[in-house]
Amino acid sequence: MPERPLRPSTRQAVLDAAIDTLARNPGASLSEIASRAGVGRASLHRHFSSRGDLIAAASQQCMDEIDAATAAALKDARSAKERLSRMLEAVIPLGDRYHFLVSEAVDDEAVRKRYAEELDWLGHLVDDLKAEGAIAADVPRSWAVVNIDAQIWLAWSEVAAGNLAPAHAADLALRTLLEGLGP
Amino acid sequence: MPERPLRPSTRQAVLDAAIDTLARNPGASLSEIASRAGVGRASLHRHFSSRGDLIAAASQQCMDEIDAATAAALKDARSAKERLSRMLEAVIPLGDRYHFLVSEAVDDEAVRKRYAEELDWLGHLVDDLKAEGAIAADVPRSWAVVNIDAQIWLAWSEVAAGNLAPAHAADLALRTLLEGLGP
DNA sequence: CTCATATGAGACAATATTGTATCACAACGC
DNA sequence: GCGTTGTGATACAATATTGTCTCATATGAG
Repeated sequence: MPERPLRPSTRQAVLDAAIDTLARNPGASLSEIASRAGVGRASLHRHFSSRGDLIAAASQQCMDEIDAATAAALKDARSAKERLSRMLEAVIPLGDRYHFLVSEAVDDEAVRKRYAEELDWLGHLVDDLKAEGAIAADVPRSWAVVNIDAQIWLAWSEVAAGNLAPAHAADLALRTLLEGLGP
Repeated sequence: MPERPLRPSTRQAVLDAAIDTLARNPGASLSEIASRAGVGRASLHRHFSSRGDLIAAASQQCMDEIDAATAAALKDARSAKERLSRMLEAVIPLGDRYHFLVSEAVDDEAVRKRYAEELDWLGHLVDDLKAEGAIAADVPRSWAVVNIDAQIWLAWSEVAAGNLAPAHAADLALRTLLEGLGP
């Protein structure tokens, strides 16, 4: 039996608190995370044996959320351009949680592998966009990938800063990408 | 007399090591920094009384470098578009040092103020670009500012990763900005 | 009600980091 | 040569974090 949670709500509260806290301050202590979760530090250790365990689990949860949001948004997309558009709208609201992955140097093998798969998926989207003519042929694949990644983060952070409305930010990100990388 | 360095070379070695090390790992210990500088930890403390001191000094040095590079590049720029282009070429090679400022939460007042001035300068550049018609009027100022910031970092990181040649990266960043934010 | 389970609070040792102090040594100017 | 100055090595106390443990308590199932 692969580690059943003792009381699901506590575990979940700790995970959420970890993601929120570590996104703001990657060096946050476990006490701080437990506090924010409204949980004793001992309870945190009952669910996650070590700091690394917690970070790995939080990373997995982030990617679960991203996958779920993306999959739902991609169901009725007909073109690669439409997939990009829907993906941006779905993922930008998760920007804060997503960013957590970037700031934490993950040493967990499973997490690293899965993260590579996410980037790979983005790479294939770029390939499709180029085949469709939405992205110019002379734009390097890696440049397009990191730009999509960056625009997601920028859009979220502008929303979080109160500078833009969520829908406006998604529009701007899409426009910047399509015009900036387009033919 | 405002704090004359004991032996300039050691102080400089520590500063450089601090910038390099903290850019990679914001939580790096002073031992690690001293080691990388080829200096004893005691000597580090002779030049910088506390961790905060070192970080503040390193931040100031980063901004000195950026200012120097930018000023030199801007001398013979006639249009705002040309200023953007020259600024990108000048600053992208400093990307790693620049990024250090973002990752470290600076609590030093002077550093914070100076950083705000840098952002302000970027804001004025954006205003000029819009007046020139290089950036569309309906693109929010803050969106343009954070995008310029982001493209600098992206370009450097792609160069550092070995994916792009420096000149190519600067071209791509400029193109992405002008096309992506243009009318 | 009774009992098992999850929890919070706190004590605890182990460890890492930070800042200070001391000592011996090398480099340098005089 | 001689003394000053900067340095490395080391020891040191203070502090923070981590992971483990115990005990009293609350919650929920039966």
